[in-house]
Amino acid sequence: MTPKTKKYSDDLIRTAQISKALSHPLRLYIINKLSEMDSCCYSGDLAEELKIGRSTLSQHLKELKYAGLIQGEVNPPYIKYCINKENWAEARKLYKELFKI
Amino acid sequence: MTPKTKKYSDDLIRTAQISKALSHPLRLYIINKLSEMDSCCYSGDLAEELKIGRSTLSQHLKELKYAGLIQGEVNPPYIKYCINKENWAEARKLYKELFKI
DNA sequence: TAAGTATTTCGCAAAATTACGAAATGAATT
DNA sequence: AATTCATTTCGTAATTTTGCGAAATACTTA
Repeated sequence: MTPKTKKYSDDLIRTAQISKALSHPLRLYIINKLSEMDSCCYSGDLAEELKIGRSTLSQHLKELKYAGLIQGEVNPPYIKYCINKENWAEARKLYKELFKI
Repeated sequence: MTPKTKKYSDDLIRTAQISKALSHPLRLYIINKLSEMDSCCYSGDLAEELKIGRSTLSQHLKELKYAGLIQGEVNPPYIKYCINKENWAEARKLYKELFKI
């Protein structure tokens, strides 16, 4: 199989992926909260605070995890969610380049 | 009709909207190009450069327009596309806040 | 080992996104 | 008035996203 020429650069693809993760108000709310607190929070607290179904919340958390922006720390029976600092820094860098900051 | 309490702040909603516009590699590519050139470019040139259908490109341009990130200047039979500087500055500000830059 | 708790996965339905070719549009030229 | 050109809109199909309740999971406690 010949190496398919890539249409877009890795940075472009990664920035698009992160942007998708940030493209829903709920997910932004979560990210905002986690990065402001510089701490962690529980899934259930967020669900109650936002009057949103637990399974719905879980799905959004999963997407943020998939994009690498957050990580969960098991603390039974809870799970504490935190910003993934390394990837958050990567995201910051990508947007700085995009916006020429 | 009672004023519905808003779940998310205006900034959050706007940031989500902009993120959605930036969540596709092609749209990022266009934005990147336009903001780097600090100039304009034609739809057809992009379509050829990227080997993508004209109607597909048009649809993506429409989304960027809808989010307010670009604007088209009619110059028959061409349309020149440019960054909307005012809204681009707004976007930069929103991401600066999000990333605490 | 059974019950209780927080969270996730599953199954589903509605809506949105993505991509394309064909047809329509709008403006200049013949 | 007909033609030409770049672009958009339309119609369609495949895929993804979103949201929810019910069921499953995993771990602690009684």
